[in-house]
Amino acid sequence: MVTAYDVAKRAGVSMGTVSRYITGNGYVGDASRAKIASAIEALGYIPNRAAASLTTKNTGLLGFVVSDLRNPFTAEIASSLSQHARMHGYGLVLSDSMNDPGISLEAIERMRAHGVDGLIVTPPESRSLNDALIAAAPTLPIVGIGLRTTPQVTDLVTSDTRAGAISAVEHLLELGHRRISYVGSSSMASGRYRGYEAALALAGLPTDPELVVVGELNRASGFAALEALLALSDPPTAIFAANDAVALGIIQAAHEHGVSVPGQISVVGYDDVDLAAHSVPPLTTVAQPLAAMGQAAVELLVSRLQGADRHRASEEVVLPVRLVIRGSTASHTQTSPLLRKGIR
Amino acid sequence: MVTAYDVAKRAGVSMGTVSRYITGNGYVGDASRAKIASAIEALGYIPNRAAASLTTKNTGLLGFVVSDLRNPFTAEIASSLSQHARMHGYGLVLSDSMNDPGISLEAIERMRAHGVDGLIVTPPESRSLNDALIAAAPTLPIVGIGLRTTPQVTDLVTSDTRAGAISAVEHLLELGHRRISYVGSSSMASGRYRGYEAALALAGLPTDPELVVVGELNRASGFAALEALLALSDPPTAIFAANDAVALGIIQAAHEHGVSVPGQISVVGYDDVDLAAHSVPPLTTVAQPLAAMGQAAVELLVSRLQGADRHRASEEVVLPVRLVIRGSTASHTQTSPLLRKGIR
DNA sequence: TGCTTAGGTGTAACCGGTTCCACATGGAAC
DNA sequence: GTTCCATGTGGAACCGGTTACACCTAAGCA
Repeated sequence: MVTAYDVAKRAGVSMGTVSRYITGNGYVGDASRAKIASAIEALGYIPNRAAASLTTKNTGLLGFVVSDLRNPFTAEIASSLSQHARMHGYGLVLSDSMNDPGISLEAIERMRAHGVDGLIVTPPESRSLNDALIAAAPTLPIVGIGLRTTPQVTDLVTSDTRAGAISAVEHLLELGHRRISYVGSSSMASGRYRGYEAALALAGLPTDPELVVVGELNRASGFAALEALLALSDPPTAIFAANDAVALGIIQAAHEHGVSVPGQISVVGYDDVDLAAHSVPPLTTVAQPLAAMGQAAVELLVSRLQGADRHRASEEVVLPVRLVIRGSTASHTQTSPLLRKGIR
Repeated sequence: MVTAYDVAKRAGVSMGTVSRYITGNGYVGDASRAKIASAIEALGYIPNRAAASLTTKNTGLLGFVVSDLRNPFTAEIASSLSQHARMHGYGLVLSDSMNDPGISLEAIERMRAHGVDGLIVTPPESRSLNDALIAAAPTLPIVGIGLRTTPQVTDLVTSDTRAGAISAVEHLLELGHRRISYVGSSSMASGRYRGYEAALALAGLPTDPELVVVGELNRASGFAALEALLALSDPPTAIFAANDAVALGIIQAAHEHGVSVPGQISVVGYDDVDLAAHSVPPLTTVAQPLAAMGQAAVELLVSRLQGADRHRASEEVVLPVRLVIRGSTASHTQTSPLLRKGIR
């Protein structure tokens, strides 16, 4: 292994000078500079950051504990993190916890042992993990990505869910729809539901409880929701689904019941999963700025690491989302009347 | 920061004893053991691996330089690597090169600076990257995942492409198909094409050059290929596509030309991308054992790191693939005759 | 001319561990 | 009763860097 000592010997200078050359701290004369540069080149010297970290207290590593890397969302965030960490001179240590809090805890401990300078987490909800983050926070800057499930002590990067829901519903309103259904989870406090309500309120419309269908956020539940809505005496002409899985289930149910999308009913999803662009018809949906969220997380972390104000109050960055208009929504004026169908 | 010295002082033993306790090398008496354990517990001590690595020469980190993390394949491999690295006590340093050889080079250098014990790469093809891998190989164990584009000096984990192609074509043969087309890239040396040829030969069938369509490996090219095949005087009753994108393009073209899949023509893809399970009809395809490949890569690397025979010759692990039978293939006896259609 | 100061360099302590060596103890084997 | 060996421990050198400090030179300035 080539060490700084080897470089110093070959360049005919002291280790101190070599170190000053590498770190950029302190003066190095032009003559020494040239000799050191050629010695490094000739020897193929690569500085040992682990050794440097003993003195400097930072390793140039950021940790990323991720809930599930097989989720394309997470993968895109990870890709963005890798890219921006690199641009700021950091390496990225990654651990996929597969939604297991125990693994998350182990990963955090391992990362602390490896001396990561900061931590980024997409949190699985777990009491013990929360406690671990709170315990680590005083000595280790932490940024959460995603929903507000990380403890207050950490910085947070999210996207503006409520505004996304509003833009989805406003899109339907602009197309002339007035009876717009919400299909989502039971958590009425979610930004998606609040945005739905807000958009209707802004348009001076009431929220008809009949049009709000709650269930799990998966395909089967979307399928069932459409059947329930079709059974109403006055069915909706458009549906805002809380995520794409639900929306795709709705579209599938529509197919099977001979209901045309968007001919007879418009559907908007949320998330813009890969499948959304390839469904029939392609799904209009709300896309989260995943790459931007990764970038924001790295920049938040790096600013805390390099700024003088490491102990400033925790921050929250909320990024705007984007409505992606595809083929599952159409103007209400062109919508054929939806025949009342005797389902079940 | 809590150090081993603090632990030693609190436990009333020497640093050496604490170190022996941590590493498990050498004798530690029961009394000392108990005192050290409670001191560690009380202080919340986490050993500093960077410091340890100065002496031991290994950091407990594996590096993973990946071509494109947004590709779900890569993400699944990365997830598997993270999991198995953890199980073997290693952390994973990840860098997404986004198919840029320059970034790969930078990533490798950074990883060497961080002292990774071994490297796993999914190689983008590049001369300079190859040279860098060859240069690093003598001091750093390297495992490649994927095609044979890594230099000979590295270990390699691949899947059995030829066998996969054979099983795909044999599946079609068993369904009674005799005119089976191959739609793929111009590289006739690929395992997929070789498998196609081999399966036909095993069945005593010739390869009809008319049925071999070459083009790029994307959707548009699959679409065009089907149109070309339909224009033949004696069209195939089944198609083996070199990847899923091509197969999905073929299915799309079939839809648009009123040809039923699998009613009139059967289609098999390769790769089992996420979309494959959700196309209409769901695609029969060949799945690579991505998780197993990640596991094999870690185990190959770890065995080289921990085994005495670090300098044994480079190895190649070839894992079996799996035919996933879905709805795009059907028995030839039930296939309706394909009407000759005047396309274009 | 003498004093200050910026530029430039070597020396050595130090970072947080690991491991080699020396040394102790006590029971087993002869 | 020696000798031997397994067990157990402390001390100190060492890993590869960084940086505080001392010291030197030469230029700038009154």
